[in-house]
Amino acid sequence: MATGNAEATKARILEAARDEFSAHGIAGARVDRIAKAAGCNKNLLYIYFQSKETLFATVLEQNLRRVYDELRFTPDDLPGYAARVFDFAMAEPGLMRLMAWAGLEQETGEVALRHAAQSAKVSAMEAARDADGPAARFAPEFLLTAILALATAWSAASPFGPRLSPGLAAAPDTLRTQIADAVAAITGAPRTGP
Amino acid sequence: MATGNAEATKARILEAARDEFSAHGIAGARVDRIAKAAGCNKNLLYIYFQSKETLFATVLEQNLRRVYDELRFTPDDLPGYAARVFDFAMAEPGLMRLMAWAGLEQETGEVALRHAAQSAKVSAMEAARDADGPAARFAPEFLLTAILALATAWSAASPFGPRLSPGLAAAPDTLRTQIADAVAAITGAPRTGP
DNA sequence: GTAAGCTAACTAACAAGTTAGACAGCTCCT
DNA sequence: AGGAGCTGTCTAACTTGTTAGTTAGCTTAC
Repeated sequence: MATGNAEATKARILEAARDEFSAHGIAGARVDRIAKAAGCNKNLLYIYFQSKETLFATVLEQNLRRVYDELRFTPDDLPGYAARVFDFAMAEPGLMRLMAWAGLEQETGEVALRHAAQSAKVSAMEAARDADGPAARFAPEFLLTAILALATAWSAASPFGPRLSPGLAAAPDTLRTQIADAVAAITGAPRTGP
Repeated sequence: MATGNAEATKARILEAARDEFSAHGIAGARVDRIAKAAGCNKNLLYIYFQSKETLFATVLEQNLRRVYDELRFTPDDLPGYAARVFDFAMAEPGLMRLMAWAGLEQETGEVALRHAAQSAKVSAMEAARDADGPAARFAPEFLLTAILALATAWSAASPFGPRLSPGLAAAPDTLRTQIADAVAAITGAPRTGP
């Protein structure tokens, strides 16, 4: 492993760290386990990333960025957006857990990034609503949180979904359309899917 | 403190443990801190409760039981139930965090207790639906999780609510009626409140 | 020969769990 | 009455294993 390829090693560390933090959180994660899983020496973690905390922050930011990149927001098709969030949450249970840990363990984290994304979505919803006729029943801010809560209620990080009714989580197709339907019922939008 | 009052000491430990676990989770909690906050010796924790894990389990069960005791389920008034869950979640941020930690850190925890409560609610909803006319659009299991997700989306443990839009969390009355309205929209039930 | 990439071995602090025993109040024997 | 002995409650100090972070130096490519 003396083949000096720092970038590849960094990537391996980040991947291993992602798994470890996702499974155990910051306090429960073990730096030695990350190094072993990455197949490198522990000291490299401290050379490339300064500390356990910094490593977690890096992992979190990298993965949050993926969320914002991969999840297109469509203010004029909120049920479809909910369905996409649902698919993402089901496909990436590790990332969901990571975000949950971050919310519980970090007092202040990622505030800037997330607030920007939130504001952009709210503005887009306001614009879509204004173009669309009468004011909807709910404020955009409320709707956004409600949609996210619904779409992620069956993800690995939720206390309600998979743990209470594992039967439903086994039928993601049904679940996806039901979530979209529920969002349509709240927003008053017509269902767009087939 | 030589006043031999074991019950009071146990209660103090449980209270301190609740705060500590709620703030830091299992892995992040420190037994010494709990003992200090409870104003007693660390060894008493191990005499009264066998280990850190057992102490957490005890705290969790005690508090979960409170949830089931204090939150009446009304299958024929689901918006009202959602509003009550919301109030509870806002009044007990520590308990919400505790449940979130438990979900993330414990592979298997409280399964029996929670499954029983879940089944009872589902049955009650089926009975209410059968008495009420045509089959609703959503299965009771789905509705239950959806309601809980909505009602707790602004609680301290949620990654979406308070962290993204602190403005809304500051107006709990508005939030409560909006949540109840959203649940009414999903369930097709009439709003019961004024 | 030198520098980037890496490792083995180490350290200092910390944290869960344990031990040995102090101290107060009680009972029971005489 | 009064002390021996027991029991329940509690404490200070210790042990033992673990953990984040460091140091000193090896190896390979150019």
